Amino acid sequence: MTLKELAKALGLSPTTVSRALNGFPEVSDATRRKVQAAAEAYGYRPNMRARSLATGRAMAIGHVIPLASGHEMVNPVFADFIAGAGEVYSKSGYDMLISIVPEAEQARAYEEFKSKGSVDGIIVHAPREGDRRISLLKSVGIPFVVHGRASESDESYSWVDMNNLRAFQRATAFLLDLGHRRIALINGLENMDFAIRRRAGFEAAHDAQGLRHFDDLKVSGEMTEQFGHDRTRDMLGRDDPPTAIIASSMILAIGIRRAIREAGLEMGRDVSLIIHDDDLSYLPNGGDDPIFTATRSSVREAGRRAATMLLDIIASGSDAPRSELLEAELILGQSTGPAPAQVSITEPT
Amino acid sequence: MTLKELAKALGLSPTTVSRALNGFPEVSDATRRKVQAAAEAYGYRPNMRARSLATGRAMAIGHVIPLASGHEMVNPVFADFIAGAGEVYSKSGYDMLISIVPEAEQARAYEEFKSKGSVDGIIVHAPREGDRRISLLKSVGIPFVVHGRASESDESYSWVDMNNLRAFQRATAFLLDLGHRRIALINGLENMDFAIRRRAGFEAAHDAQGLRHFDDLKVSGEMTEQFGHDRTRDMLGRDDPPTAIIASSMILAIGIRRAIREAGLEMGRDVSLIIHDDDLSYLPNGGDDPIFTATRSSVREAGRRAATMLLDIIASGSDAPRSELLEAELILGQSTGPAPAQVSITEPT
DNA sequence: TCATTCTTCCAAACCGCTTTGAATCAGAAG
DNA sequence: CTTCTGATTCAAAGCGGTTTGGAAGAATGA
Repeated sequence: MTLKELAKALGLSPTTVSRALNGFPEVSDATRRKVQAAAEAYGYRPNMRARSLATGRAMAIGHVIPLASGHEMVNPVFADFIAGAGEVYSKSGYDMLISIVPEAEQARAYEEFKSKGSVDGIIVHAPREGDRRISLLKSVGIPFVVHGRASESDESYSWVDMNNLRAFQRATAFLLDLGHRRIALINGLENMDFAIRRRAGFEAAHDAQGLRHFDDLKVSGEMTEQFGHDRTRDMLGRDDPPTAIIASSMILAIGIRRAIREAGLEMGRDVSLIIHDDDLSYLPNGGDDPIFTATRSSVREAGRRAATMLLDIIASGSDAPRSELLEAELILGQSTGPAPAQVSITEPT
Repeated sequence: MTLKELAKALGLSPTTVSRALNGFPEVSDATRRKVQAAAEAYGYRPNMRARSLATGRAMAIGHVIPLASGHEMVNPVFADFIAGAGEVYSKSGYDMLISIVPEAEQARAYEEFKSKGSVDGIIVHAPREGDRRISLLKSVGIPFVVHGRASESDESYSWVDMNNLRAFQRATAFLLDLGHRRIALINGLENMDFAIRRRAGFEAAHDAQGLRHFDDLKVSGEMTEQFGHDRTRDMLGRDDPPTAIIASSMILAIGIRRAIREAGLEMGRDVSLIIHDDDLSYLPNGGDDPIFTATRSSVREAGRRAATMLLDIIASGSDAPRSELLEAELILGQSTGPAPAQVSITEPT
């Protein structure tokens, strides 16, 4: 059923029917009701492609999720982020277009989005340090919001980010306050912006108290269970092991916990652990009483915020950059405790 | 840059330019080359909305991801499935449209996809027992492929599925052969089709050897780490605990392993564990030498297959149902071993 | 040489909707 | 009884492509 057919069935012109359905004022209430009733009865729904060809608006948002070259890892937080964004889109009648694009083809992907006219705006995922995509998108001239930030030039584009630096600073300070002096950081890949900021927070907390942080206790890599396990095992096996660990994700934490157990130690007593919890729906941190002490910030909420911001930007037409910085909560769980009493192995009295 | 502008710049008609670019034969090689060069130079790309309005093909596939009511869980395997499907789409110039739709609004979502004309086909995720979506989609008359199956009437629609029954049958038989007689099944929600088939396989393996299976060792629920842990803890705490466990996912397995350790037992010696491994990119099963013995089937590959099948169906125009059943490999890991010698507690000799 | 057949290109219609500019009609004002 | 105004409605021109039905020119055959 097309508009034209509906119009004919009603004995009206397409113009009037279109206006009646789209809420324009120059239609009498009587005919509007008649048209709406008929549309309902016939199950008429406007063809989006025709409509957006006519209006110039695609009514769709593109998400380009990068597939890192080499390791073909799909970041598991996308699922929840997208769920959050999707909620917002469907409320506003927008569609969500996703393309998973290898690192090398990103530039082409954005230009295609623009020139093919298939989206009104773009969400940029997983920015790196000095990400070239941002200047690319600005030159392409399509509205976009970055989930996260590229490390420099924060002022000139729109973003939604979690305050990674502050979260890790607080977590680190909390451990320092508990007396820990050798704290390990198990981080994501440090070409990712979020990982850089987290490390900076980790270091800043030490600096603020005039305490040392140790390069050999800072590791970064793909955030898998295995990686968390292996690095923890290595570090706990040393002469001078850490008494606490800060980790960038829940999945890492699971491997870390395993390594702690395998070393015959108890988490929260022998080794403290704070993680960042993205509040993923399929990896809950134990519900009411959290297993891990964590800095928590819902990535699904971030998705909602980013989507809302992008739709606002598109609706307003203004390209004044906006930004939103979400603060993480520090959630107390069972994985942290005071630093164990210092046992000097080498010089017993 | 539009087709018309390009045509004018070349001194040709839009017709000829369109034909030159789309490979129609009624254009001389000389002009075709000229047109292609100019298109390249101007960076011309056809507007997809206009094109698909004219051709009637949307060049997009819709994925409707159900959001179960109540528990707002986003199934983590979607990320990998979609990555696989996305590969295929982008190779064929298709876009991927995703909408995350609450259970209750599924019907409306499909009808909208159809009537709005925004997709040429649909992938159906996470079918339930007797899923109504299938008959709905058939009546709507839009090509679709189901990832999985609805439990009955297998013949009349297209699907790609993993052989859940066979995989769990083999895994169970393997444990029975190792001498295990009390085997637990920690399954996904048993209103999901895949969970039903897995349970059937579990039971069939017992039946085939004339052995009993125990209802109190079969549990099902949301597949979280916590659920795996809690149910395992409960079962190991009983008078007559299982000596082996079969679990439906990697995430469950992580919780199960934790509970085994907490019970002071060793996985692979005191308690054997076989899991199903979807081969998720962010949850690898230990690489070269697998941690868990597992039935493995890549969900990303399933995504590729489903997408390929759907594009084929669309291209062929035939609505003859097709299907593809993927077999899981049985991967030997460190989590299984012979059943521990039967220690009779009550009647020592 | 002239009719015939390809080749190659083009004008115009169309896809389904929105939107501009104008037409129609009823009631108010003069 | 005109004229004007405001409220409704409509015809037609896009939006940017594809596709049908010729038309012009070149090549072929008699």
